[in-house]
Amino acid sequence: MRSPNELARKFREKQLKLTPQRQLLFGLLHQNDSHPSAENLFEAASKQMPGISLRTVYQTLGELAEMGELQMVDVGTGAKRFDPNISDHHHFVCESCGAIRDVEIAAKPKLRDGSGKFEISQVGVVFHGRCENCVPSAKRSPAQQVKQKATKK
Amino acid sequence: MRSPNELARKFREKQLKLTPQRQLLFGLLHQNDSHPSAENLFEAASKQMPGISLRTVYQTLGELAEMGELQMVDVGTGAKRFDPNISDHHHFVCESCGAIRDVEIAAKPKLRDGSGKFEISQVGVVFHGRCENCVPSAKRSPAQQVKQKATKK
DNA sequence: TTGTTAGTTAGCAATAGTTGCAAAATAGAT
DNA sequence: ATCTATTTTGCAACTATTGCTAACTAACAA
Repeated sequence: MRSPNELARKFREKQLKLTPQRQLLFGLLHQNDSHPSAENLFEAASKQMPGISLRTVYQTLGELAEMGELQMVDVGTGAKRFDPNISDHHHFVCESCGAIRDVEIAAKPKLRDGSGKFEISQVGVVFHGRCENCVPSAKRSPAQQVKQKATKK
Repeated sequence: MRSPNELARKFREKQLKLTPQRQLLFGLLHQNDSHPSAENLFEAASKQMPGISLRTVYQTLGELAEMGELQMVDVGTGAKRFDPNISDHHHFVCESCGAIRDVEIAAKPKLRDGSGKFEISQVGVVFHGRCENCVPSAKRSPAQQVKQKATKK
């Protein structure tokens, strides 16, 4: 899933052109387990490809999500986050520094609502709390804040 | 929790004035188990109090949430939803009609992340799927769409 | 009843995040 | 080298929400 050939094949399969923008974004995302937002990826991409458009970042992320190459996750902190880990997992959000960590749920609880009438296709679990860098007793100082506008809650 | 006196007391306690707007919104919310958005409540409120401001609705909902009188839930469908049910429960979102139902989690799984390093203060579980009115085999037609702008996904 | 005033409302501008649209650019096929 | 269906860009528009502030009013006092 990481070789350039693989990538090219996947794109061709979906009749998507192998543009430099797509290659860059795909690569950046896969080197990144911090659950970046579109804006985060735009900044990273801009360093390697000055002039790339934020619009393209959104567009491409949307396409990759549709292709099943990444998960779009909304943890309720404003911007959507993009996760190259497409396995069945959930998320932990640090209330202090904003860090997001993948959480594997070992024993998946049997899902059924009381009435048995719902048809559940997707379960999203989001944990909020303090991460290892931010628990009061932590040795280290709070992790670098996930980049976000100062005005954001 | 429903008597006017109760309400008045609670407001006074927090040194909040018992304004007609607050009374109306509090009442509307408690008659409503559909998990309305601020906009939904604004529309409902406007019928009984033409001229009420959307700004006031947001303001009041924020205050009630801070008071612990309601839960503010973000199920990832755009606008925040407001739930007068403040018990420990989760949510099911119908992908078809947008309905939101409370889901009680009977046996609460023990929460611990693998490392034991996180400090989890809040867990939000959101189920997405089709509700009883929307499962293909349903007798009834899809429930009335939760009011939302047609342009919204 | 009438003041007084701290708390509240309403209106509007501003913000964040995201999408729609149309024109300019280009990957990939011939 | 040419052609054209896709892409990329830039920008306007949009949704949800908040900041600011002037006008208003509930609640308490006189």
